[in-house]
Amino acid sequence: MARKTGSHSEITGPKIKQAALELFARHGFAAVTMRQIAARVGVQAGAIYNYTPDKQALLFDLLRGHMADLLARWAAEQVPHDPVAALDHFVAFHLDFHIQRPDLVFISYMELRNLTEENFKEIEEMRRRYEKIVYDMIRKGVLSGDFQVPDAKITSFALIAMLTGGVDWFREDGR
Amino acid sequence: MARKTGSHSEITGPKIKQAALELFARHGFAAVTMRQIAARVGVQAGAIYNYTPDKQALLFDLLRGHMADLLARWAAEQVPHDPVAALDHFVAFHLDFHIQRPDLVFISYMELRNLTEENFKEIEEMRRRYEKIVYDMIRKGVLSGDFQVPDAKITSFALIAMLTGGVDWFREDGR
DNA sequence: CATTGATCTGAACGCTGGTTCAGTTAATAT
DNA sequence: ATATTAACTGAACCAGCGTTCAGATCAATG
Repeated sequence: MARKTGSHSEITGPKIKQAALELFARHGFAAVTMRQIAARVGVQAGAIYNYTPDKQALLFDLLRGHMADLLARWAAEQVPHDPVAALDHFVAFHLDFHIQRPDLVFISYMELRNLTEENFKEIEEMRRRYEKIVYDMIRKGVLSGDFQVPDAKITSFALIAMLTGGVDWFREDGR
Repeated sequence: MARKTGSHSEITGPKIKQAALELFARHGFAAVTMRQIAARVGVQAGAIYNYTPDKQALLFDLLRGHMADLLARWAAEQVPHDPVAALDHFVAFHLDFHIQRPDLVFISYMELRNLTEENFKEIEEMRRRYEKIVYDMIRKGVLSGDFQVPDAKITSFALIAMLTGGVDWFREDGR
């Protein structure tokens, strides 16, 4: 063994992910070249392949990491037992989480179609897990009589769509 | 002259536009190949260049046509004089127009960044014209005392964003 | 029937993309 | 000092891209 494990590796690796994220968000996955990513990191294109098997994995890791982070952070939350307070808590959590990661939210919406079929399935499965959280919360509230909605499943989709969509037209001015 | 002007031309031309629209919407501009478009029309790639100078123009024409159609149709509308009724009329018009063209709305939002700089400017100029319509309507309502909003410009942006965003999570089910 | 010209084919062109890899560099260990 | 090896370079490979164009096709004309 020579060179302390990860003297550069632990710098270049994250830098590549960050560069890919920014470029994918700005120009779109298909329009970004490996050489552009490399140039932004200050390295040659070949060096990227020390950190990722291919371009597809670069995108997939970003999206999967984003979803995994989302699920893990919610799992770590202290959720109130009261259905109304619980949903309130969720809304605050969801907005806070998404507003802090505009680029990841953006490519998670825009670049889904550039995923391999099996990679897409995996991301979708994670999104379904997240939607199920909301669905369970709403259903619990319906059973307890706190909520009155015609269809808990559709209501949960609509809620997430509204919240996530809202992040878009939220800037540092009027609203 | 031989062959009645536009025996195939007036068939193939629109077919190419339609194929490009569908493929751009599904896979994204950068990920779509001229050969894919040609195959969908049932023609070789070279034939496309009888109808468009290049791939960029294919995208640009779709977006410009969409905006031109939007502006022209609004210009042809009979708008009430009362500010409240006028805004009502606009909302109905806007929703109706956009719901009938999901693919065009989609690529008009997603593929703006794949336009040439000068092409982008032209589309943006048209969008500004559309936003000005709303702005003028709101300002008129403010002057007449029918509306009370802090900033007519921001309010108009927010209105359009809400309406257009709403088209996304509107499907043939619950809402 | 021969001509014309709009329409399309099929093959090619240059170029750029993702990816690979032999070889260089340099930080550590012995 | 020397050996070791993680990290990177630089050049190449090849498939596929957008685009071009000489020639084939064929419906209408004269």
